[in-house]
Amino acid sequence: MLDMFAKGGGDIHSARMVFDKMRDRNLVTWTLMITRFAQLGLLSDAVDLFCSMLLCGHTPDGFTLTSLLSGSVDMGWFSLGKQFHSWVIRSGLASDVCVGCTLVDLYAKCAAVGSVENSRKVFDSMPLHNVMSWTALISGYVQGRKEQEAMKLFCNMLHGRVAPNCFTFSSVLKACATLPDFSFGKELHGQTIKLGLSAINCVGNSLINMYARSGRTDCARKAFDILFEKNLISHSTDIDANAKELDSEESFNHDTEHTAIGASSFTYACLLSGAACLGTIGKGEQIHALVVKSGFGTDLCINNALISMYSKCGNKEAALQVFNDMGHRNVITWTSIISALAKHGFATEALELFHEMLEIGAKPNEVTYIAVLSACSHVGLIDEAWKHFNSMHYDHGISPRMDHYACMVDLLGRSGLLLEAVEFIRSMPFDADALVWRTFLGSCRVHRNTKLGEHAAKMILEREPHDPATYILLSNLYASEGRWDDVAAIRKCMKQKKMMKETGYSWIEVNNQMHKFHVGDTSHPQAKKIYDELDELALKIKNLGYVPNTDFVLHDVEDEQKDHYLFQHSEKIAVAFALISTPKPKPIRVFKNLRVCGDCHTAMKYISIVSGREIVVRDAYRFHHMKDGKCSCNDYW
DNA sequence: GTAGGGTTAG
Repeated sequence: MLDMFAKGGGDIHSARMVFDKMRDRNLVTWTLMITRFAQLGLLSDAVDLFCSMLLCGHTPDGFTLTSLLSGSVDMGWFSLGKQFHSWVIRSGLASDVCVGCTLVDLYAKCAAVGSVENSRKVFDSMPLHNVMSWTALISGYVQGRKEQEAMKLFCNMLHGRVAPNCFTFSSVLKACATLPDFSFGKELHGQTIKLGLSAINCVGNSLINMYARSGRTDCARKAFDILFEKNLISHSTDIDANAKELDSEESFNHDTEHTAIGASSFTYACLLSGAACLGTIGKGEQIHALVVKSGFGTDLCINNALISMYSKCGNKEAALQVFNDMGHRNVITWTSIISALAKHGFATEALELFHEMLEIGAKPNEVTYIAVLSACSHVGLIDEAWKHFNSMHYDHGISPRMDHYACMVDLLGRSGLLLEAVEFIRSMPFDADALVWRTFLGSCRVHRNTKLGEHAAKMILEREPHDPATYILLSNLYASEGRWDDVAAIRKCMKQKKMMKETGYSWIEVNNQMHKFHVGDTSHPQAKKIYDELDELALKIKNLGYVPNTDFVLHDVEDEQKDHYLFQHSEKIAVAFALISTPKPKPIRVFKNLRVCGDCHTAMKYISIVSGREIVVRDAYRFHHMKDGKCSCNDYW
């Protein structure tokens, strides 16, 4: 009866009333009540009950502790989870398999209390491993961005003859999405099809995510269609049967609410984030239409994903539209829109929204502050940034993390206060990591301070000896000073160490098709026409006063030839291609995987005049809206 | 009566 109340519709209060009236309560009664409270996220009540239970002289068992631990994990109350861990050790429950698994999960999920290593310790101390403990540990490594390690564990798991289930595949596929070698992901996809798991929501979503993020939108779409079809059959027996055959302990939770009408909201969120990554606004809009048609138009997660999709695809207005139409918002919503505005160069608006957010009583989190600080950094609002940096701790109890310090270093460095930035790094309460120094090195490049740049590079290489980005930044710094011997030395060193640098490329969507260009690319069917257009553009903008800035050519060649190299940059090629293949009032949206080059930035401003077109460039750092010879970044970037 | 996954924020 107690469980009926507790489970049926989650009427925990009726359950509590029954519980309070009971004369005889045994261990199961207490545990049942604690479990239900913990599952509903009412953790304080669960803990209260736990205390009362102890006072009544009952000794909790593995079930009780598993429920409390899992509740702590779900709520993110890791310090509480840690206290229960001590309790587990003291009461000799550490050998309980369920408790062990949950502990592995606890430490896998909390970066603050420890790291994956703590999860590993618990894992190693267990005499036997099952799907659960393996999966929990693997997911910890995936979350900690140690994908290689996760894949190794997965192999060990198979060696140990433990069969993976849909949760395992879900985690491992996520790891595959980031691996350079794609064959592993394909292989796993095959496995999930064989096992009949590919159409189960969590696996299907990971597959979609993996394909979408690596640019294989066709495969993503196929995986999506299969998922969609299968889910329409809702609770089809064959899925369950296959799943049960694989692991008889399993029963899969289909979310009934959503399966009846199609894919779950997460599926759409996956697809949207894939579209956002690629910057394909055409696909993004299609998914948006699908979302509305499937009745997910008011889903919070999806709307958040929509904001970020539109923003990342260069359409700030559409992002704002979604934001304004939302009836219900959470921190992620606010953070998304703030960072969207910041990236598009509308820092004042971003900060206004932040104040609005505080006024209505929404609580910012650490990511919100990253968005706020980066908004300040994008326009050089130093005092404002200091104000927020100090207030995040005092007013909201959020202590600045490494990322926040990196934001401040970026802000100081970018605005030319290099010495202040170094001083700030020295004053940090913990040792600056490679990210912080890399940020600083970037500033040294902008302000051409070779001495400080060399120091920064040294610091980075002490921490991450094989970071190609550092070598590239340093070599660019030398190149801009004409120190070609040093450039050559670095290149040689990189070659010896077999370090790969990500090559720069730009892409653009025309008539729902993606076109990708590398430096000096002549592989496009219309290459001849594109280069003719480039020549013409070069003449026109030089007449308007454009002077090529050869600092950005990183080869040791004569000046005249340098001009020539500049006009082969992938972003210029993409713009020229857009000009000859799209009609006039349409804005041109170019995407680049690295930072846009300074000379291209200048040239594009002139091109926006001679062509009368708006050019939007998304690079690895931010957006540039160029119109009538001006850029939304005000040349501060 | 216990446990694991997918998404959105930098």
